[in-house]
Amino acid sequence: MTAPDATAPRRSRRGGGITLGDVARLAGVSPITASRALNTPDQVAPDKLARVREAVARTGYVPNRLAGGLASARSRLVAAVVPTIAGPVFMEMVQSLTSALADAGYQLMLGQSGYTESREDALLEAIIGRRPDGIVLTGILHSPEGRRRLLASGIPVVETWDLTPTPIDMLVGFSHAEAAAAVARHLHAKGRRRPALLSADDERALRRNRGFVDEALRLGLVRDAAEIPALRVPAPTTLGSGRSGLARLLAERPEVDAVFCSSDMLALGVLVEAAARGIAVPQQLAVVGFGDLGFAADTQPALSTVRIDGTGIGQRAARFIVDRADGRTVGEKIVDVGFRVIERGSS
Amino acid sequence: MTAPDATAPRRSRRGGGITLGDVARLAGVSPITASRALNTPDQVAPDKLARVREAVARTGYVPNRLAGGLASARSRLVAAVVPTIAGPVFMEMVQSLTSALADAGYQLMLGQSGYTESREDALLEAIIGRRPDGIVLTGILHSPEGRRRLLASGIPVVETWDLTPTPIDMLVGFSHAEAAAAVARHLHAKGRRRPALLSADDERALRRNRGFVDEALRLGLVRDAAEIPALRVPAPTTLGSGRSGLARLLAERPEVDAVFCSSDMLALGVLVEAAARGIAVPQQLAVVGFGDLGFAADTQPALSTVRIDGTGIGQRAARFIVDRADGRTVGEKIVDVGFRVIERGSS
DNA sequence: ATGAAAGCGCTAACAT
DNA sequence: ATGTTAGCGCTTTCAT
Repeated sequence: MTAPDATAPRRSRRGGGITLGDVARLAGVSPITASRALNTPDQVAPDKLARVREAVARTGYVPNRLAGGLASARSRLVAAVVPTIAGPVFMEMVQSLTSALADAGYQLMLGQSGYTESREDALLEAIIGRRPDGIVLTGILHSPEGRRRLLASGIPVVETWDLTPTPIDMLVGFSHAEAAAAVARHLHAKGRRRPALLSADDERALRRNRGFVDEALRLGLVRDAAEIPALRVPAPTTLGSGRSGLARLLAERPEVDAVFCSSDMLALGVLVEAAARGIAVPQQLAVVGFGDLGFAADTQPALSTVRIDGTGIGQRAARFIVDRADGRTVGEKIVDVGFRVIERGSS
Repeated sequence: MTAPDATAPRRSRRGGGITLGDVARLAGVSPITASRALNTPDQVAPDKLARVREAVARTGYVPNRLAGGLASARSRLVAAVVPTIAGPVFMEMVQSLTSALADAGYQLMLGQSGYTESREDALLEAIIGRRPDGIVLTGILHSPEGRRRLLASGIPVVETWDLTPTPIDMLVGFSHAEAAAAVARHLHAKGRRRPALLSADDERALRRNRGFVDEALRLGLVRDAAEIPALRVPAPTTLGSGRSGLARLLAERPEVDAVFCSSDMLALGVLVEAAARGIAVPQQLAVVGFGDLGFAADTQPALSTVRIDGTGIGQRAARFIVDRADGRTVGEKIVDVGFRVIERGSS
């Protein structure tokens, strides 16, 4: 029988898992050599490399990235904050972020900021505590306290889906005002003279509304902003609120001949309601959505909309963060990915 | 001038951030007391507690959870794996998981398994390396190698969206076959005698198809499984594939009087195509979807569908993991959340 | 190319 | 209620 080592003062806290040390012992090398075999294989002699790899395979060893992150101050974790996961709008970006980061060996942590500032602050603290190598924000950070903490944390930040001259750090977005103005010009060119706005009550949608109205004024479409009826529905937008929205809009202003919706879902609702009422689209009513979701091209009639390159935004954001983590200096910190007005049957 | 401490052998590697030690020094207590003040405040005397809290506020200290996780073997990280973020189907579950976990002080890591096994294995390794306190899987894990690694890791696993007698660990799901059988009974009760299936080619959708056909045979609706036309479209399903799917279905079998779709998006496409062709729904054609997405209640006509409680699944899964992490024993490890056939205008 | 030593920032275990 | 000590598993720094 083996006596317990008298020099061992107390029971070990070890989790029971296989560690780098176990692998090293099995391979007959020092832990640091095993570490190098995994991280920088070309700094290790071929025979030792092979032995380490075999030991890894035999034990099923999976490196503990918590420990690695602590030691190297690189967590290989990136946090993304979205207002809500429920909306399909940001999904394309989240999807491409996830893939692009996974390809570079990073993992995505997802957080929902919701709508209250207190939740936003709590979320930010939870995120910063994990020491991610980067944070991707969708839209503007509301709380000034949050902004300050982020800045103080020193973690690279990419804001997205918007353009501002004063980003916290890096920025990948587009101008909502310009996108809406382009839609206004499009509808004007199609001969529409009585446009209406149907939008969610979120900040960016309202900014688009203003952009639309400003351009309408400039075009001489209307003399006064008040001439453009604008109905706001609560976010997130649904097909149902699109239907009831059109109904309410027409009840007040039956002369409306075009509707610019703040989302494709809303626009789909308008399409459905128009069909139910026997209103011909686009003859009697032009409809334009926003987002170019998967279904937009296949509605009846096909939905005109504004395409935002969510995939591109995700890829640029990932690149920004990976570059920064690798110590490369990022040249231009602001990227305008633009937008495209897609003309289809509905206008 | 202060001479550098001769006993200091080398420059520190410290990241420059504020640490618990700094806070403790400022508060005039030992590090462990500061730790307790933050984690178990009622084990600390009120005056010291106040001093620690003030030091935290003054410095803007945010605990390093990487270090905490390493020391305590609890990362407070939970990983969720979805086939793809793009589909709206799992979003409800992911959303509720995120919230429920955030409330319990956990953070969600999101991974996309995609469709290839190699990606699945790589993802699993990335996840296990982070030593999460739990892993939530949507659907079945394909790779047997992956299953083995998960088991070996000892991390609590919750499989979801499905029922199997042999889960890896815990399970929150429902029977796809039974759900489809219920739809078959519903259509039969409505007098439909020529049903068709329009489905994605994913594993669970095909299981529903089989459940539907089996029940149809049992009901005497058909004599032979081949009598039920079944069209498969590639996942993810879209409105467009719903439209073209109905077109192809009718081209081959004009006598079809009901379509059971594997997703609401597909069903919406069927609705749109039917409207475009002047086919009356539900008079000439009954349509049933799956998922009860946000828009289902508001289509024209309102879409009959199968409601799955994604929020409930997320909450149960979160509970399972948090309970396990807190050392509570989980009683019944398999939860059947069931489903509900929602009858609306389209059938 | 390889290794020894010393942490990274925190908490569990053992005192008092 | 508070402190001391010794790690958690890895990587950095420095030396060979």
